[in-house]
Amino acid sequence: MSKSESASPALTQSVTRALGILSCFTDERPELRAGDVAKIMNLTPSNVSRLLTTMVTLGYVEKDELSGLYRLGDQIITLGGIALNNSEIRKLALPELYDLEGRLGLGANLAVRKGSSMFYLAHVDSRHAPRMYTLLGRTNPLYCTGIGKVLLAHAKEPESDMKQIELIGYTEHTLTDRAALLEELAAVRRRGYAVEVEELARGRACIAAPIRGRSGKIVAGLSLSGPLSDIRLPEREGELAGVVIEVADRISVKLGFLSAQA
Amino acid sequence: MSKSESASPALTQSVTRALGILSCFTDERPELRAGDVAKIMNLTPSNVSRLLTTMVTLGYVEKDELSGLYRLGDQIITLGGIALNNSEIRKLALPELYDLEGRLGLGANLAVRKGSSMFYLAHVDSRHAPRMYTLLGRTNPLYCTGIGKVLLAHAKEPESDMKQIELIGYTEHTLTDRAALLEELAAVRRRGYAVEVEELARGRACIAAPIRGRSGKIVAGLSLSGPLSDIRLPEREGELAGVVIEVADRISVKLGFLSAQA
DNA sequence: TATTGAATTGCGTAATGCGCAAATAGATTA
DNA sequence: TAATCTATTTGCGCATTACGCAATTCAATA
Repeated sequence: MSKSESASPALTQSVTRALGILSCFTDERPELRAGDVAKIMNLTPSNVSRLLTTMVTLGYVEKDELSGLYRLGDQIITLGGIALNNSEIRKLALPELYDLEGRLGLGANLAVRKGSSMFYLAHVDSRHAPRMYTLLGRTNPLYCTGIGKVLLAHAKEPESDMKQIELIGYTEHTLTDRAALLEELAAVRRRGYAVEVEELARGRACIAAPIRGRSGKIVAGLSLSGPLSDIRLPEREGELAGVVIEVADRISVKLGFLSAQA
Repeated sequence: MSKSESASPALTQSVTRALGILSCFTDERPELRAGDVAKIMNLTPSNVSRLLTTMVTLGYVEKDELSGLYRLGDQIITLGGIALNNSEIRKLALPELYDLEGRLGLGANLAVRKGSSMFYLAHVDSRHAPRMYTLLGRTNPLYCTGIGKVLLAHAKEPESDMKQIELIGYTEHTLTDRAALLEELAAVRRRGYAVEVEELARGRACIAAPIRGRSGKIVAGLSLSGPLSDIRLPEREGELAGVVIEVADRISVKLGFLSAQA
């Protein structure tokens, strides 16, 4: 092979490729033709065909025989559940999320950072405004979500992190200006919580606070979210911020953080 | 290689092995040492080490550097979410599950068959008695859950299916006698719904009905579940059965089943 | 510090998975 | 209905890749 895979040493090639194929499936494009995969991955059709066949046999991928489209299989759902249930943070935070929803009737969410994004480890839907899809596992940008801003603000190097990230405008309220975002992150650090109003999706808002692990490092974020009409910012900002912080701190303690904060 | 992998032709060996390794992680044993994996999979330690390293690099597996234990990684959670959100049945059923929980205050669950088990595609927790773990993706036996009994009862060949399955007693109420189980399945077919009382877990019960796809084939099951004190069988059996069947039928219609049932 | 046990890396081999090209299946149009 | 075109899957031989062995490193325990 002339063009190297730009892979680190000692990685198993076919496994790298197969798992790469799995990662081609996204919320936006959850069903793919074999040819699409070959294009995306820069592999030969024959190779893709064999890898897909292997994964179908093992239940990691499904083939719709009618349309010929491939999608993620049952085994992925099962493993996702196992991974989720094994999460310590999730386990400790979940009761608190239920409690939050019960007290306020707002959606309660827990997310952690993953590279230049974040993804949800738990969420409890608001009774009034349940979403009709799972957030679980969903990756969202850092710069335009409440939890994301919290995680970014307290990162080791927020500025250099930010440089890696392209600031896409999802709505007219998305902060796409780096200077403005930096200022916002400073405000998040100062206040101890983040607010997000219609920066990712029209009509929705959230308010988020950091969760710390034993070492004091921020390991996750907690947020309350819902339609604007429920969150009602800025009137309720103080009230809601107080609650999220209180509960986030409680989770931090459960994780072993000795609350003697600075 | 002397001992064949007993694999069908044209499967990529290293991928088969890598995905096999992923499937070693279960709810019961969510964290494994490299050596354990080697034992379970009958592979050499060096091979396992390299496959695990590959999967760690790609985010499918995590290694706890402190304990040396491996567990499923973030990428699995993300893919699980994508797979879940892509499920047509889930999408159509979820609003109905919320509706059920709202009306009755009981947990509402949707599950499909997978081999000789079933797994959950959706669930809405009861406000009163939320579970503190996700059912999503969890595999449960067919013969001692409400939905499972529904799926088994209406399988093409329930009897031969049953022969494959070992009947383990989870509680003293689990049906471990094949004749008794067959009779129970006949009753499920006759009544059009299944009841399960403490057959899988002490103190819990559920009542389930089948969901049919366009072709009339049963593609999933719907259940109401909760602690015995909420379900209160047999007094509420008629009431709850009526509701599950009604809602299951509604979901069937959404799936394209033309309700002219036999 | 010595000793055990597990996990990882080096290395040569041959089995494995790859790409090419042919064949098949499926879709679209004449 | 037949014919053409596209997309996916199989056959095959070569070379790469990934395998197992063995040495090494690392960690835990005595």
